[in-house]
Amino acid sequence: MPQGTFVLVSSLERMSLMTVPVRTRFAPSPTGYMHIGGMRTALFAWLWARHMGGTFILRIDDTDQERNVEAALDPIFRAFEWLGLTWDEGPKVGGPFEPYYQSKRTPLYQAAVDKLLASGKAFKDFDPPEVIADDRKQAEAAKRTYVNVRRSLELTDAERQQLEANERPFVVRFLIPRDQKIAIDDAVRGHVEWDCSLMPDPVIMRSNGSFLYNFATVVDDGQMQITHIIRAEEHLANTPVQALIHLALENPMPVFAHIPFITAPGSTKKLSKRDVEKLRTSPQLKKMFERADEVFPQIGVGDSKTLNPVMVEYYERLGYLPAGILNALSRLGWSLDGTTEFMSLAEVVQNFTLERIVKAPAGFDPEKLQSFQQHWMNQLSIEEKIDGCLPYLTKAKLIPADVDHAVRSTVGRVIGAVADRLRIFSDILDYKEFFIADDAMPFDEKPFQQRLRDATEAVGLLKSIREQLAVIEPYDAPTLDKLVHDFVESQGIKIGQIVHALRVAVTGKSVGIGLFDALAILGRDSSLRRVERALNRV
RNA sequence: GCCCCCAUCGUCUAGAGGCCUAGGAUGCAGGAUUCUCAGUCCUGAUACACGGGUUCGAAUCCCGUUGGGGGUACCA
Repeated sequence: MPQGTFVLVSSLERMSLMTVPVRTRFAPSPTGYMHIGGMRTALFAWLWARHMGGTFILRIDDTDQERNVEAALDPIFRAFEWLGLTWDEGPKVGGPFEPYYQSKRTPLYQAAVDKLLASGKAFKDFDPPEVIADDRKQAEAAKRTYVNVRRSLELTDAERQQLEANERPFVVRFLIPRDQKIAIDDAVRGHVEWDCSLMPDPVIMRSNGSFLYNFATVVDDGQMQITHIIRAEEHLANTPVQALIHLALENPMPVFAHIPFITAPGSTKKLSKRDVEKLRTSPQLKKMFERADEVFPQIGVGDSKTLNPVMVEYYERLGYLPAGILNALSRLGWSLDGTTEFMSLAEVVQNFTLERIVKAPAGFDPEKLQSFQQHWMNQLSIEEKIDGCLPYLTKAKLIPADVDHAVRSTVGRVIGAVADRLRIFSDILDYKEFFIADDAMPFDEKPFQQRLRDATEAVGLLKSIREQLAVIEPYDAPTLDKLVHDFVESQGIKIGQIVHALRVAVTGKSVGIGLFDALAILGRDSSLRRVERALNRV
């Protein structure tokens, strides 16, 4: 370190001295949707608060929003509520530092600016934007790092008064102590240091009197007594300025923890909503978009254009489990150890530490998410699965809105037979054949052709087995199983010769649940009608 | 350009000098089970970016290179 300079602050020391309860926050903008990456950032902040028995705060960053903030906020609250990430202070619940909307906190920012101005740690800059732009251009031409020229600081008191009397527009700049260095001890990245001589004095108040994010956030974090600023890595570069402002405001220095962002699958770039159209064709996400286009229209929530995999609501609407999403998000950039994959939220809370956050960006992997989801879905009881699936069937009008005992029982039998083929609740829509009228059931053309038309013996076999299906008692899966096997033996055929044809005949598809379960669930009458219908169609 | 961050299988990660001929998961390939699909169970392939040090010994520490990313606003 050059002589005459010194490091201003080390938050690591403060961290060890810290005895105050942990307070973390998440400060979303009302964008109209909750970003999956933002959710992960929020989760980490939430986890740290919960792990430490502290407080988690939601603060709305609506400085540049005009109208309709409430509507744009709704999906955000919805996402937190769906995942069960409760906030202790913020919108809806209030708290000791109200209001929790930045747009309503301007008096606080004004007071802070006044304080800085009074102590000479900020100054009014009367240079018009064109002059500043010119300075920048010159620095660029000279291959010099640009720092603003402090002309307004050279003004005499009389000149300054003159300008103010003339109502000359000005911005307020925070005065960077250029002879110093600023360092932080980031809880995940370690010691990071910047040379203040390279830093321009940041504008903290615009000429129209509004405040900049970099300033407002510091004022808020200070006033709300945030102890740990857990946020995405892209804010690391903002940190020296913010730390300096904290110092100038005489706030206790919070601990910073910059977590890596989530990258798009197959990319090293941040997962962002702006690139959704590119993501649509990415091999990893293609299926997810297709699934949306398949399911959402059926349940009346648009398609993949209204809801896509960067939005939390996509997962909710498709019937993912909070446990699956939470588990996946927790493991993105954090691990408990080398082997533990499946963790409930409670287990993560118990074990979560900042220290084990990975420094490198993490790629979002839908397939890994799928495996977490599958695990948690398999933990559910049949009754829970029924409750999860029912809304999809009613919205798709496959069952009546008022679900009676009989319907619920049928759904239960289907789900039982579907077993672990059910990964997300909307998967139940892949088994429509059990909920539609016999004469409305569609046949997949390819298997119909292959198994019924092209297989020369299929029609004869189907006719024979139909006779037996008509009289077999009882009409349940084990009995049907035995029936078919006996049939196969007596006919001297392979089981595949009858099973495939029968499956296509009664379900219209080549794949699905076990054939005998399917027959039993459909019942004798439906089974016979469907076989009949298939035979007539050949 | 300048500042800052990052770098282990395709992906998520374990690894804080010898336990590493690098472990787990996911995905992939093959096999078994089976009426299809899914699942399950075996088996397999795949990684320490590169170059210099330091050390008896380096994925681990240091330096450099390369690559990737972020920032550089009267955006957030």
